[in-house]
Amino acid sequence: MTQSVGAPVAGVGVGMGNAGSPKPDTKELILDAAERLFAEKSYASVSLRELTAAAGVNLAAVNYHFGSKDALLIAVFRRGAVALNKERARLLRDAEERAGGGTPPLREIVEALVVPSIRYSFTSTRLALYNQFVAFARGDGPPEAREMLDKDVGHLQRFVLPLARALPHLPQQELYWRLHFMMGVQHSLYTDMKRLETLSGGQCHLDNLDAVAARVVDFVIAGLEAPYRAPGG
Amino acid sequence: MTQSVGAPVAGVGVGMGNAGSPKPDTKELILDAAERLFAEKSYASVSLRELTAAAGVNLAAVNYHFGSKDALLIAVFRRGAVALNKERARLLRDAEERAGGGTPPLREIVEALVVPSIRYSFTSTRLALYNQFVAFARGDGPPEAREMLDKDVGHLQRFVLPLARALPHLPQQELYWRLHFMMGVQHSLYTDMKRLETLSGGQCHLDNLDAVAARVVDFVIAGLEAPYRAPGG
DNA sequence: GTTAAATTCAAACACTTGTTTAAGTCAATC
DNA sequence: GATTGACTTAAACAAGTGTTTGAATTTAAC
Repeated sequence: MTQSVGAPVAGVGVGMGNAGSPKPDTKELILDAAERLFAEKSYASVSLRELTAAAGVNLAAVNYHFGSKDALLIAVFRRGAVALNKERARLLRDAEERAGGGTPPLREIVEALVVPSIRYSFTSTRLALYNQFVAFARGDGPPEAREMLDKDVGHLQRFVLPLARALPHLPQQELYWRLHFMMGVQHSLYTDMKRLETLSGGQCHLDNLDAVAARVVDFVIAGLEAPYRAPGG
Repeated sequence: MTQSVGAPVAGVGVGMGNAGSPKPDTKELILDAAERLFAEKSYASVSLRELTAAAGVNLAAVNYHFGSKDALLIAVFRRGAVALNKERARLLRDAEERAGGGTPPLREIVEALVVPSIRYSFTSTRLALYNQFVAFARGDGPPEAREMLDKDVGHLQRFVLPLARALPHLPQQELYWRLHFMMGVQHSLYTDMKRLETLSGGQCHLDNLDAVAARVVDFVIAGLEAPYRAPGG
């Protein structure tokens, strides 16, 4: 708010479209390091000195390019959420086109929702900070963080109607619950893999993407298709 | 390590069994406040000044009674984990006795595992710090924290054999995965309820314990019983 | 009622935190 | 080649951190 000189703070750059990467951009170096460290440790426990050292940039670079540590966290989360939701939307659209205006098979809807995040859990730690971001947004975080979470729910909303059509035996309220459980299952892939590894004595890892995706989808579809029992019945 | 006077640090008290609570014990006041604040915000973002103020005790009380802030977090997690695992073990034992040495019904095994944590998600925020504790233990946390997580997995191991007997169509590796997914579903009850509420437009809450438990158990049982497809088949 | 231990308290400690500043560097423009 | 603006740098800043101290107070035992 008391910025004196022309710092970008949250701008998109001066004009260069940033296509290709001719040299390691400081901004992205910071985002990458932050994504990794915030996920491995936690937002509050990673100092800007540790973070900038890991990124190989100067301490002041974070405040210069993002404005504050809080704004950096939001930027990290935004970058991940945008990429994830874009891929989910694309897969869902493809499935709907294949169905020719009709209702896509349940399996394809579920895959559109869970496969992108499974893919990310193989290639990056991007998603592991979701829970931390939730805590941050609901705690001392700025309102902008809360709005981002709401927007994320909005993208999820896109899946409600297709799911409802594919699961006509479920009242809408029950559908919301089961969609929520479904998200919980895929969360288990990047919040707790260490537990699965020790539980299984090292038998189970994130090794084969297709195999893991099939496991998740089979489990989730069975849960979604479970017969509905009216409460108190 | 350089303790000069006789501070308890991690002792169980001088001899009074602490049965009943004649007056608010400082130690438990701290544990209660820490449990709530660590879960709502995060371990690293809650200062001891904020915490002790919320608990209504002196700043130095944490270091006097627990030794350090890290040791306090461990104590909080231990208290919750012990209570939870004790109740789970009791329910499983009851189910096994009802089965008279045979294999209890799948539903009762699942209920023994998930109902206690669902109950806690109604009455306290105790479990919401699980993910945070995992991050802490795997990050800068002391080895004692890691051992606690391993012990927690040990209690989970207790359920593997009964589940395997109730689900004879599953290879053991697949069983581990599905048990892991099952934990993910119940995690969704205390890490992300806000998302479910906004997603459903306020229709879904944690209102009725039995109804929620039934939903979770139905979903999970269907997932566990899903037919097994050999990978690549 | 005295003694001794356990606990509480306010104050200070050494240190780290996120942030800011002002001088410096570098590349491009005219 | 001077000028402008974007960016980097090292140093400093004020505020907050977990922890320690030593005296005051409470508690229990004899």
